[in-house]
Amino acid sequence: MIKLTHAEENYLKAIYKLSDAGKKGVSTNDISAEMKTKPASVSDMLRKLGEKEVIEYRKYYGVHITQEGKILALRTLRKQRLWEVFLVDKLRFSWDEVAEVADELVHVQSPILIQRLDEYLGFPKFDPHGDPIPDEHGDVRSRPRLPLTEIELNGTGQIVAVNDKSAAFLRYLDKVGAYIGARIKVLEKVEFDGSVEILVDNKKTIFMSKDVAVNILVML
Amino acid sequence: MIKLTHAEENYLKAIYKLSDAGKKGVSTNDISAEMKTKPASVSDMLRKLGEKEVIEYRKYYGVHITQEGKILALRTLRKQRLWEVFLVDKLRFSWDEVAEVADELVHVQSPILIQRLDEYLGFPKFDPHGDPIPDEHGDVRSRPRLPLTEIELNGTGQIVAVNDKSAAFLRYLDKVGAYIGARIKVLEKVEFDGSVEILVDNKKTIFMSKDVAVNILVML
DNA sequence: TTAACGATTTAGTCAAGGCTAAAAATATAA
DNA sequence: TTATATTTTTAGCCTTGACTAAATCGTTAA
Repeated sequence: MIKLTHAEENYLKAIYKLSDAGKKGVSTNDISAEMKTKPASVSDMLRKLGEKEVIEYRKYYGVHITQEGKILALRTLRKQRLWEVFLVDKLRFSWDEVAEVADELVHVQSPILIQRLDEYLGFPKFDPHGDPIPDEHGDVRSRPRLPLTEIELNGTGQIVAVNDKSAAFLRYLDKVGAYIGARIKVLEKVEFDGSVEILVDNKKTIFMSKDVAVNILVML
Repeated sequence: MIKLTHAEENYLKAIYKLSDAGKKGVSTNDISAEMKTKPASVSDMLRKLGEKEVIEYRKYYGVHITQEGKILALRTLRKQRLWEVFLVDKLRFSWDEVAEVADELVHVQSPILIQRLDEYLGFPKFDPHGDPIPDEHGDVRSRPRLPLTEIELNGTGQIVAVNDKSAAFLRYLDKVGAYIGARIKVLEKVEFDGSVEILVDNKKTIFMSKDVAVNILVML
């Protein structure tokens, strides 16, 4: 059984999140930025994770996560996202407040705790940011989703997730009235700067820059 | 503002719990036993806690907790006991399962989390073992209570807490049917070995050794 | 094809928190 | 009072996970 320290668990989660496309390895610098540590510290950690065989590490060429590593990363994400649901649904946290606290809660070691929490929350499938919660086997039921910028003019859909989970971004969305589950229609697309105007729930129009729109994910 | 590491927080909690009577200082060996670390490690930690002025440390003479330290220790106990209530009341943990998990949860740093948790749990005053939960100011509303061995023959009362929180002891109590809140009457006291026979809720009699009885606390 | 730049790794340091072994202080018994 | 036993502390070492500075690798531009 592979045991990870808290720091290793954090790094592995970051690597998993960064290995989206999956082709090229994840770079040391990217991990450094994501983890807010120095590249030198990352190199050291990659060596350790490589020894534990949760990643494949070729010096100077970035890393790939292994099957074993993926299972562990998904387990971590499951814990984290369940705690986020708990904080929002039960303790009335707003979705921009949950990240730090969930980052700490995720390290509590107790399989039974997570199982009971899942049950207590009613087996949620998505967290407050719309990200899917892996089940106990690591299976993820993901929804097809597109950045808002990709929706065609007059196209409709439903906001299902966000890319950027920073408190600043989420508070901005709260302020303008965009939220997970909102039904939207694209009223205008400005070719020049990529900004869009959308109608939310058939009653409110929001104008947003491209920078905002690419971070909003929509299901058709 | 005094900041404590996780280890320091654990030690301070242990010292607080051990400084019951308060007269003599708490010994290095006692702390070592409670924390399951070596005395040498304790000495080192006491030096650190002394520097942070949460304890008064005179080499070779044990330690006393300071006013500042007491506040921090009570804050820790508040967190720990609230989490224990959560685990038992909401996640259906049994009272012998909560200790380890709560020990980890207690280190999550978020005042708002604890405040919300308290509210969510309905501002409980006692944890699943009957220990009082300090309020946000560190005030403890304690109940007068006596070991079951001190109750006179034919005396009655109510079980309100336990001294021993080991899983083995708590499971034993579950098995024989003793629980927090049970109304009891002392039917017999054996002078020879200190064992007692009690009537629980006017329907079940339990015979228990002195070792068990001293760990059961009763309110008259 | 080589020079230079950026990315990455290595080497050495630090703090936290544990350990063992040995020294020192206190407590106890002769 | 002195010798022994117990408790506590010191000294030195280990691991984890961070850091800085310096060296090295890979890539790109001349």
